[in-house]
Amino acid sequence: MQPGVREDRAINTSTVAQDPATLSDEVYRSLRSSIVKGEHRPNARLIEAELAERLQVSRTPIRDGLLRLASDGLVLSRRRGWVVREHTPEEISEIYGVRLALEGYAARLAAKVGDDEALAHIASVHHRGSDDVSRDARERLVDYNDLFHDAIVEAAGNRRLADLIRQNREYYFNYRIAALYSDEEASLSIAGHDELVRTLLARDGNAAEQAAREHVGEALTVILAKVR
Amino acid sequence: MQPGVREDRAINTSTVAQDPATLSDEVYRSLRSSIVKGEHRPNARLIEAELAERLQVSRTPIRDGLLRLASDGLVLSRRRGWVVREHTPEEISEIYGVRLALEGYAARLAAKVGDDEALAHIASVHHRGSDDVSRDARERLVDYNDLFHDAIVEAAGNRRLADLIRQNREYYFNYRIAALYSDEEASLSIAGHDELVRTLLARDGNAAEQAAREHVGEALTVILAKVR
DNA sequence: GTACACCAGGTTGCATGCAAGATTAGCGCA
DNA sequence: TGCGCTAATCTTGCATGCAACCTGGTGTAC
Repeated sequence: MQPGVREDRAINTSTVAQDPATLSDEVYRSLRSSIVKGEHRPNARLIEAELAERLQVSRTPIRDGLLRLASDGLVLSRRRGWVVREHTPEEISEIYGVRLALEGYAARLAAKVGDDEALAHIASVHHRGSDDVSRDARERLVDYNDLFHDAIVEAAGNRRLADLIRQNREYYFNYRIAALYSDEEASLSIAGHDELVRTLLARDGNAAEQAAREHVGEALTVILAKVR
Repeated sequence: MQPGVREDRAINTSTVAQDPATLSDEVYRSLRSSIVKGEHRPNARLIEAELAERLQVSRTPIRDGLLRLASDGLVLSRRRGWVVREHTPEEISEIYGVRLALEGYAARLAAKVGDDEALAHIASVHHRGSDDVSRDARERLVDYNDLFHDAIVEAAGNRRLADLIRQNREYYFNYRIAALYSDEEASLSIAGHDELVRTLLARDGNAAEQAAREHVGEALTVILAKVR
């Protein structure tokens, strides 16, 4: 392939390209998605040349993407060779600790400063989503969960907080993990959302933070049980 | 310069190199330090070729370093050209919101699960540091502040939380900002640490989280007043 | 049979070349 | 004099080549 010549590539470019999306950008999203969906399993080696071949780009954008993934903590650059990061139960607990702090605070903010419209949107997402999920595939659960937490974070109105939460979300609730949820556990999780929505609509910041923290704590318990 | 041949470079390699530190790594630290210390001012353009010339490396490790800095949020890749990120008062408030959530939670954890030794270490850092600072240069304030908050985060025992807090610290309290502090404001900040240490030693998690949040809130007030 | 050294293959770190696109400056025209 | 258009320059995005280093395997000595 000639430098500078844009051609069709084996990368899914369906994601909304904000700027003139670079190849590095697309590789980053593509790899992240592969990892989160479990196509690259933890501890799997990632060979730059192999990925370059598969995605039909040179090693440069692959390297850029891997560097960003390493910043996110999704891959690891061992002495020589990229590896999909495996998380020990301790690390999972730590990740959930961070999530607890961030999402708890986001819930508090949403209750305090979210406008009525934003709060109504949260409730609406919750009701639509929780119906869907209870009778549908596990994959939907992730999408609903993302939408729900996005709505809260949106209402909180702190963009940086939103970025951090979103960046971290892939760790603690992705497709790979969702597949492990039983129906009862999914229902329990949704029940936690119920309580959270209630406190938000009541605009009780303390209670909302508390509810969010408990919700996260319960999720951690479920996941730790699966991991062992 | 020949590929693969290691020579002396214009990069400060005094930092403890953990692994066989790569050039990219060194460039990253060097650039970050320059930005945080104000040698590259906000909105300044960063030219890859120029940096490569100055640090006596090729553009590749420069690009790697810039990518990592972009992940951290310290630089920005506009359409064509890297720029040191400038933060609006709104963004500063947002950053402090995140800090509030993270450091508050770290304080709560430290009070709850920190072992006696770790808590004693916090108190010791505080007493030594706060003496030093009150009669010494502003630059020391940053170093003391870092040590103090590191000690708390250490006691909290969550490595990921620690990484996030450290990664974000450069935004909200770096050398550039510290230079703006008056003596009174520095003292006020230290007074906030006093209260925090008290609650930690009392092992009162709620109070510690509360104290940390108030401390962060006060810092935000000071800084917003400076920025305007 | 075990341990050590050496050799070959694989994979990355870094340097560099090229072209596209952005930026800037200069020029002509209103 | 001000504004828009065009050409030249600047800067990056990407591809690619090379050498070092890591890894794994084989052979030899004890």
